[in-house]
Amino acid sequence: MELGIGQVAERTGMSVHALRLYEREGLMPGPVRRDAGGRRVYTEWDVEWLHYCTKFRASGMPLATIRKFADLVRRGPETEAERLELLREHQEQVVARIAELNECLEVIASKVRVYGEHVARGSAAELWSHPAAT
Amino acid sequence: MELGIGQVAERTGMSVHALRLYEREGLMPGPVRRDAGGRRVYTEWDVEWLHYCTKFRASGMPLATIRKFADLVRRGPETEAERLELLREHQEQVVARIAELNECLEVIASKVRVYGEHVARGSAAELWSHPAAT
DNA sequence: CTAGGACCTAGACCGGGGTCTAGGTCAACT
DNA sequence: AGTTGACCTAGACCCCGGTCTAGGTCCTAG
Repeated sequence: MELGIGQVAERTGMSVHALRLYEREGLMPGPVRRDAGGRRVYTEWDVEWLHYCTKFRASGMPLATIRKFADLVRRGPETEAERLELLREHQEQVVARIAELNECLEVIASKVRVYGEHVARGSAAELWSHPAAT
Repeated sequence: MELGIGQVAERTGMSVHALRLYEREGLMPGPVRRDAGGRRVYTEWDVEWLHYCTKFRASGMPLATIRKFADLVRRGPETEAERLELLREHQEQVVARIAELNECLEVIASKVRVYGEHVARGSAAELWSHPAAT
């Protein structure tokens, strides 16, 4: 199954611009094939790769890291241990990020609780008013 | 307790540049007080505010939203319901973001698992090699 | 023949969130 | 008096990750 860039854009949710960018920036393991007219021809495999890329991006992996990963894939099977390494590292970062968000969430939730009670009770005390206003 | 900008930077983990930026951009509810020489004088209250700001930022709230919140605080106690609204919205977004990260994490974890087993077994099949390489 | 649509490249532009520089003021030590 | 160090403003700069434009090619349908 071969797809044009527009179809890939639809399937992956990326823009055609972004797809071209990814290729230019070396984020595809190997340059995308072209037809006689110079147009990109994507395979299922490419689409799968892009699918993973979007997950990587959505989880905060910078393009530079995706590029590294793509380089490893390009360099063949002997780099598999390194790829594993890279993925593990990212995995840890995501876990850490989730933990961070959960901490923030507690802080936010506590403010929400306080504001909630307060507003429900029809504002007796002013909470978090600027001191200059009092 | 009154603090200079440098001390606030230390206590909040922000840079002095960032602190000035936040003020310029209207992220403080009201301009920071100044001493005779025009230097910023922060109160405990300001520091607490900044503490919340860093949590908001760390959880992905854009500066524009912090500005909105600051505006509400500036406008006094009658905006408390709106503030609650804003916080609740952000809270939801954080929850959603965590969910998204968890989804990504599953995908990543599955790749890690596959690579892990694979590498452990000493690469029999090549997984995720670029088709052009075979 | 012409128009439309999908594609191409190179490169400009954008928004977010800072960070840093230049040039200056002020207060305190030595 | 001189130097240091913390601070001030205005504005330039930077990185990231795209997005958009200009100008061109190619194919297909009317």
